[in-house]
Amino acid sequence: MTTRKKQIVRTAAQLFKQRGYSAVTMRDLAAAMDIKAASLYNHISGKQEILEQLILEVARKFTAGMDAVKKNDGTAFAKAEQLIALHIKIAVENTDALAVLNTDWMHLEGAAYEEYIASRKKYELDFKQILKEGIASGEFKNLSVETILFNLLSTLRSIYLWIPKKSATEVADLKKELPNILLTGLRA
Amino acid sequence: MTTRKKQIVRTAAQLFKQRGYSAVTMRDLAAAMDIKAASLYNHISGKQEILEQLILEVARKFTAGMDAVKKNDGTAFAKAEQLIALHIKIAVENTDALAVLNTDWMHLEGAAYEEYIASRKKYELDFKQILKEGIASGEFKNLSVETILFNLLSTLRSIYLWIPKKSATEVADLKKELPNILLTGLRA
DNA sequence: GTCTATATTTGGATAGAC
DNA sequence: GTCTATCCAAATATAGAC
Repeated sequence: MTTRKKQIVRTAAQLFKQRGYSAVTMRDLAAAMDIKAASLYNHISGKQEILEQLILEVARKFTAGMDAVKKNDGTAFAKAEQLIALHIKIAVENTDALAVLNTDWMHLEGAAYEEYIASRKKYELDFKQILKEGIASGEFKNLSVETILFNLLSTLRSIYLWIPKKSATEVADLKKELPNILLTGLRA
Repeated sequence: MTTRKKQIVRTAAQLFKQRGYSAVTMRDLAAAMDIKAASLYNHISGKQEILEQLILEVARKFTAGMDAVKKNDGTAFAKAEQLIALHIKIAVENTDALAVLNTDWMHLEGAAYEEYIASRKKYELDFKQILKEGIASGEFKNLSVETILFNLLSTLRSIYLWIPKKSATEVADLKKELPNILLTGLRA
């Protein structure tokens, strides 16, 4: 990816985050970069390509992160802690793209849509497997895996909303406190 | 509001929930109701009015619910439980409209936008006040109020995503388990 | 209350000059 | 790599007949 294309994708992420994919026009995007809309097409094939770049790159980071956690031979509890850290790390480093993934994934088309749906499904299955291991080993309370996952992912998926409003110290606080807040009630 | 107008708003809520306000056209909405787009304008002034109806009605339910909870003279813990119940109740009874509030509030214009922003700000302030009371009374651990509220609202704001996939029994489980899951780690 | 017809604007995208 | 000019499709909304 050329540096100019990266600039376009990064600028688009900011706009998509604020107003959503459908409400941002190619003219808006061009204006934000101080060029004309037609010039964008020298670097990208269209609006849809920008969405794919943004969402699939982040989705693949989640997949890679989950694979790394699974390879660990630590306890289920340690794996859960690592997944919380993974979500915070991605939210800090890719705030805008993560916002787009969370709110505009349904506007992906064709193969990109299929890839996103499959990767999300696999991620949730892997996460549930870790929770089941923790219940089987007696680390976690025997609660409904569905309900636990709902609660964990609800918070983890919202981190990107919280990050940009906060200072570096507050983000450091979150890194320290969030595992306790999310996992304490879960511990057997 | 006439019954026909209610039908339009309810149908719009379903479509807006699936694809977002900006991606749904008046033609889409008309087609979903088996009429022509022009016919919609006999009942509503435009697309924006539909969005206002949907979002402000739900926002006012949250405001009314919070006011009722504040008038109670129970413990802070009991108030927190009541707010969790309020979120579940609204999510069950207004799933689609709540989805629209959560994802498309930024497309409100003028006075409707101002009303929404003000009501959300007041709601969060009231919620924080209750958490502070609970810390002061020794009911809650002395954690950062911001972080606690982030965690609680992250989960509460996601309930609408979970509800439509679940059976009545699973929703009943959620009503029973969620206060424990969210408040156990918080208790002093 | 719904229709057809249409005005008007806007959006994604391309052609070709510089 | 960016521009001007432009095409074409789609979108909101109105007018007026039935």
